[in-house]
Order: sequence, then structure tokens, then C-alpha cells
Amino acid sequence: MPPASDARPSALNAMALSAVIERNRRQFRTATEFVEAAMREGILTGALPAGAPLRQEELAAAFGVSRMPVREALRQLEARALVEFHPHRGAVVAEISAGDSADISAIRAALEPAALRLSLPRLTTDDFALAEELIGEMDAETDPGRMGELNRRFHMTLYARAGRPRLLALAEQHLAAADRYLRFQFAALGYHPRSQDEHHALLAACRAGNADAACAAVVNHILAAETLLTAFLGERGS
Amino acid sequence: MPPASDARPSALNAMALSAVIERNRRQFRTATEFVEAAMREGILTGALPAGAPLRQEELAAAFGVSRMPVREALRQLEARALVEFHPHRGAVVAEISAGDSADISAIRAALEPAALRLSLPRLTTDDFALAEELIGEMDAETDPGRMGELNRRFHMTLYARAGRPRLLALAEQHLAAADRYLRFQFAALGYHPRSQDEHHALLAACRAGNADAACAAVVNHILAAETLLTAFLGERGS
DNA sequence: TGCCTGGATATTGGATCCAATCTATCGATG
DNA sequence: CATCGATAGATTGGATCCAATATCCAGGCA
Repeated sequence: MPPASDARPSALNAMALSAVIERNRRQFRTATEFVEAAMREGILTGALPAGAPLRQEELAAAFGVSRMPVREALRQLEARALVEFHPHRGAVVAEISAGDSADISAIRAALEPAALRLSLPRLTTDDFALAEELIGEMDAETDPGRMGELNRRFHMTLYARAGRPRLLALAEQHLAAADRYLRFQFAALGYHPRSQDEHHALLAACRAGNADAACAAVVNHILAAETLLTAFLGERGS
Repeated sequence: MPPASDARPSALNAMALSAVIERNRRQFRTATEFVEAAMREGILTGALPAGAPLRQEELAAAFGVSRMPVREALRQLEARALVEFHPHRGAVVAEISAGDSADISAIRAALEPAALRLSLPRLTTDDFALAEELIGEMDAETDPGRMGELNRRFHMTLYARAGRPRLLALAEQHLAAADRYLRFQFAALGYHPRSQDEHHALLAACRAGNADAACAAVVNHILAAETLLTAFLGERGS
């Protein structure tokens, strides 16, 4: 049953998506790619909140295409566990939960140290400089969306030299998925300053070339955020 | 005219797919699910070889459906990196390469120990018995397809109690992807008996409740296969 | 003779149309 | 008055149809 009153708020606020839409209408060769990218960004940034019903007709109208590219995009997102299909009842944005958060954290805690260990020996001083710059930008950032983006770029900068495209894609995918949760926490609790300390510690270990310490720092960083978030989600009973 | 001089061998041999098709036509609620499952199995089992062009019309005819479910299925498989789209040139089964194999092995070597570590404390004697039975079946198996299936079930049995659905799905997905490569090696080199020793060692460590040893055994097992395969693929220059 | 150009063909990408089915409202009945 | 059932509406799943584009082959030209 939908939330009692408020029958169907048509949770798709075209407003939130319009920014994504307008930005890069021409950037993609096919409409399907465009719709897929826009919807993924919409889900990850929270413009499409968890549980929101995704009506094909509505989305098609919002994107100015027919239902078909929307359907194909939804299938791709289903394969990425970002949307769920219910037979003849349509698709909804995948729900978030404490269990799912723990799941994603476990995956991150497995993938990211592996990527870092492969990448670390090949990182250059330019990479370190970029990573440090990104930490600095995070200090000044207040918008959750930009913060997530900076955090993701910081992490991926350190992993970038791993030379394993699939591993990196998987890591980035789950880093982005974690963003959904971190944004949630960010909005409720505000920015946790210890995170920045962890970023500095991680970068320092990388600069020192200490792979074990760096990997430990990454895992610690991931699990610390997870602990914080689990407690928060647990309290809300969600 | 479709046949013409048969310039393109139409690498899709409906013969190979028919087994998959006939087996469970009724099992799926939607045609898209059915096509997606059948094609995924076809790719992973090698019935659809790497590089094979996937003509929508042809697949639709083979499955007895229209092009639309095929298109949606192809999009899902694209998201799983099993097929590649070339604009206006169609989709092909994703190529295999030494680099990709190393990529998948790196992912497995990261995910599977994590899953095992979570699962190990909760494994029951029944689980161990099933795992041992699967090893036994592998001894007698000669068909590469069944062998891959048994190997996958053996591994997943040990991870099953991790209680992390996404982590397990990801692990199984990459275990299946690795199967594509192992089948390749299997056909060329025959079965490598040391693999069974590794399976026994892994199971023994699990039974002893020694998480560190078990994880080390898994990683060793994965990397040993990878080393063998990389050498083989490297020789062929693929 | 070799290369470039142009048209024919095949195949995909996208739109529209139809059928199946789930939801919801409204009415009948115990 | 509550509960159950039927009918109407909405929405998805699938099929067919049209447009856009890449490939292929033939023919002309340097």
C-alpha cells in the first residue's frame, strides 16, 4: 500500500531531473544511453528517492523520448540493483536499508584495498597533489551532492593506476552506491569531521608507500562510516 | 535475402541454444527474463562464443519472440559486461583476453575471501558435507559445463552463510565469468588435478574454523588458476 | 590497376499500437 | 456496517512499423 493519504505524489519531480537533462542532452549518441545516465545520476544523487515509483510514461515525457529508451534504461539499472521490477506493477527505485548498507560496505571493504594495493606503486606525485587538492575542496564544500562527488574522485584518484578496468568500475559503482547512504547521513548528522582525518591518514600512508597501512586506513575509513550509518539507520528503524 | 553466400557464418547456432530454450520455456514470467537468462547461460557456457555477433532479428527468431525482449535482455547483459554494443553495428559477445581474465581474478581474489570470512563462523556440518560431496562429483565429471557448475556450487556453498546478498551475487557473477576462461583452459589443457588438492585444502581449513588459512587457500586457488590461464592465453597471443 | 564515390541493402534505434493484468472504485449482500 | 465481488481504469509487457545509419559492392576516375 502506498503511504495512505498522499495517494501518488508522482514522486518524480521533473524539477530535480531537469538539471541533469538539460546539461548534456547532446552528449550521448543514443537516447537510451542518455536516459540511463540521467536516471542513474538521479537515483544516486537522491533526486529520485528510494521507493519512488518509476512510471515509464511519466519518465518518457520528462525526458522527451518514447517509452522504449526508458524501458531499456530501466533494465540496465535493474542489472545494477538500482531499481527493482515488480511484474506488471512497474519499477521502483531500490530501497535503502541498514542491511543493504552493510552489504555495500562489505563489498567496498573488499574491493578498494585490492585496487589500492595494485595502484599504489604506480601513483605519481601529481596524483598525490590532486588527491590533496580534493581533500582541501572537501573542507570548503557544504553541498552533499558536491561532497559525494569530491569524495568519490578522491578515492578513485588513489585507485586509478591499478590498471584493472573492471575492478575500478566495480569499485566506483559501489562507491557511488555508498554515496546514497552517506548523503542520507550527511543530511541528518552533518559532516563528520573525523572523515577528513581519515582521508589525511590514508593519503599520508600512500605517500609513504606503505601499502599495508594504506589498505588498513581505507578499510577503517569505510567501516567507520558504516558503523556510524548503521547506528543511525538502526535508530530510525528503516 | 538472409542466406545469400552466408558471408557471416551467423555464429549463433540455434542448436546450442535449443537445449537452454526448451528446458525452461515456462519457468519465467516474462519473455525478457527468459531471454536474458538463456543468453547469459549461452554466453557463460560458451554456446555463444566470444566475439559472436548478436543479431536481434536472429535471436528473436531463435527464441520465438519479437525483437523487443531481446533488446532489453541485451541491455541487461551489457550492464554485466557480457556483451558490448557498437552504435548502429549491433552487439557482440564480449571478447575474452588475458587482461580481462586478470581483472576478473583480481575481483574474485578480493570478494571471495571477504565472503568466506563472513560465512565461515556460521557454516554447518551439513554445509561441509555438501561441499565434500561436490568435490567428489568433480572427480568423476568430464564435461566442462557440468564441471564449472559444480565448481561454482562448491565455492558458493562455502560463502552462502555470509548473509550479504549483494556480496554473494557479485561473487557468483564473477565466479561464473571466470568459468568462461576456465572452460577455455579446460578444453585446451585438460583438467588440472592440483585444483582438487586446493579444494580439499580449502575445505579442511574451513572445517578447522581457521579463517586466515581458509582465506589464504581461496586466494591461492584463484591466483593459481589465473597464473595458469594467463600463461596459456599469453602463448596464444590473444 | 588501385582508390574513391555513390547507391542498394541490412540492421539497429526509436515510435506507435495492441493485449494482458494488476489496482482501485463502486455497488451488492450478509 | 463491513466484506466481498465485479467492472472500469491505468500501466506494463510485447509486437509491429518507420526512420536513421553503417556496411557492402559496383562503377567511374586518376
